[in-house]
Amino acid sequence: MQRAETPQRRGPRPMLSRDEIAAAALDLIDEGGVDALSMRVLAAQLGVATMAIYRYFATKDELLDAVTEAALPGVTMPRPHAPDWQKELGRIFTDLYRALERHPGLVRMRLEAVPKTPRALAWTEGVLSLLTSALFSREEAVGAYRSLYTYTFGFAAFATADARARANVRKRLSALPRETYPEIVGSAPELARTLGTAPQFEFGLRRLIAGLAITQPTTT
Amino acid sequence: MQRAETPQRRGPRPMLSRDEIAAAALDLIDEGGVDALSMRVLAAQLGVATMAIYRYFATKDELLDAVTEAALPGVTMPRPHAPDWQKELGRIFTDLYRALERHPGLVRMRLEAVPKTPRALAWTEGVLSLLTSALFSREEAVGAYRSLYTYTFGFAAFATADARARANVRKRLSALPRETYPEIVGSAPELARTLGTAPQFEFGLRRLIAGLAITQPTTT
DNA sequence: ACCTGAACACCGTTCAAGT
DNA sequence: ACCTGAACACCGTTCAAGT
Repeated sequence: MQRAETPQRRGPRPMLSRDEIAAAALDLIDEGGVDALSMRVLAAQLGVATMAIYRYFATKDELLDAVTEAALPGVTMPRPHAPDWQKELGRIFTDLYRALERHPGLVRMRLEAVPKTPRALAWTEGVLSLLTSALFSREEAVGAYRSLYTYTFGFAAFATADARARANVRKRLSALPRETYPEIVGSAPELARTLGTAPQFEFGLRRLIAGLAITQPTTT
Repeated sequence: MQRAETPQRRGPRPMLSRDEIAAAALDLIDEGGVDALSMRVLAAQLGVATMAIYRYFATKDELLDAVTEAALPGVTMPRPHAPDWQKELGRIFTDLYRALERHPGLVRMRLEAVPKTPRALAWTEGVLSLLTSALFSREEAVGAYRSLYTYTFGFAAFATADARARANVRKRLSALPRETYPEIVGSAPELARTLGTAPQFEFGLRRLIAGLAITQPTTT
């Protein structure tokens, strides 16, 4: 076997790489939200001219694809033959949610994007396999997948991770006239709390999975 | 009783109104998506200088609030004492989804916004009332509300109403290597179809409601 | 009171140029 | 091969001015 040649480059080595750029972009989004990422600001952050980035990414959209991948490194793969499929569904979607939760700005930016990286495809393949082998028809398996996916990304997009922002919501709701909105005013703490935390995500996830389990091969 | 004076204005009557501006903005969003609405383009559409709009809305964000209200005129109010609460939930959230479905660009733009108009608050009040009177604890009622709300807006944000766009998704998924992704390739038509239609929304909604119904006053 | 026009501080991206 | 700088066609919003 021949040893792969290390290419002997002449000129100076590149100042940038795709990974480095994507990581810096993710930092900007996490810190300042959707609007904090501009090609100009990103370039300045990297100490480089704006157009240098375009050597690595043809458009901002292509950059965001890379950022999305960088943001989800640790999501665990589904085990299609897990003994308890409901438990397995709970595990993998909770895991996905935990990863999304860390990057709310990105989730809002990329909501409509259908995943297309190999890892994302493998993940989808695994979930579908789990669902079809768990007594579902193909129709039902895909419907279940779409419901779970929608709920997870929807929750992540809505989530208000910042405790101070949640406190503001609570205050605003509590200040409403109690006679007109007794339920809202009475539930203001819960309404604010449910905007945020992973336990709240799991509340709905568990119930959705339970509902998927009971309405199975019914004929229409 | 004294007759209210009709104010005798001298100068020409205003060329614009809040409603007229909001309606034009909604048209732009519906036709061209999130990015199609700019203050400049909107003003041109109305045949007026850009800054004329700022006489009616202090910022673009304030304009979007008005647009959101204009977009949801026909959403039916919940009946808190409906005989069958599961059926009632299905009815009102399907109704909400149908309204959202018509304006996907707007949904994506305003995902994080917590409703604050009187009509939106009354709607929330009604749903909470329905849920608390239907055997739920306050905790559970609010958790159920949040789950349903998340699912509905999430689905609307993901929805690909355009049939041609769905056809593209199907084609892309079908073109994947069948050996590596048998489930995805085999389910490509269903995966594309579930991106779109109201029946698919109702598939998950029914199951979520069923799950909410069975996991009731469990301790813990 | 209502509308206009110029200006400021931003965008993403193209293009020609430098080394 | 990799980076730069100027330029183009856009943004939202401020400010001073017109009638």
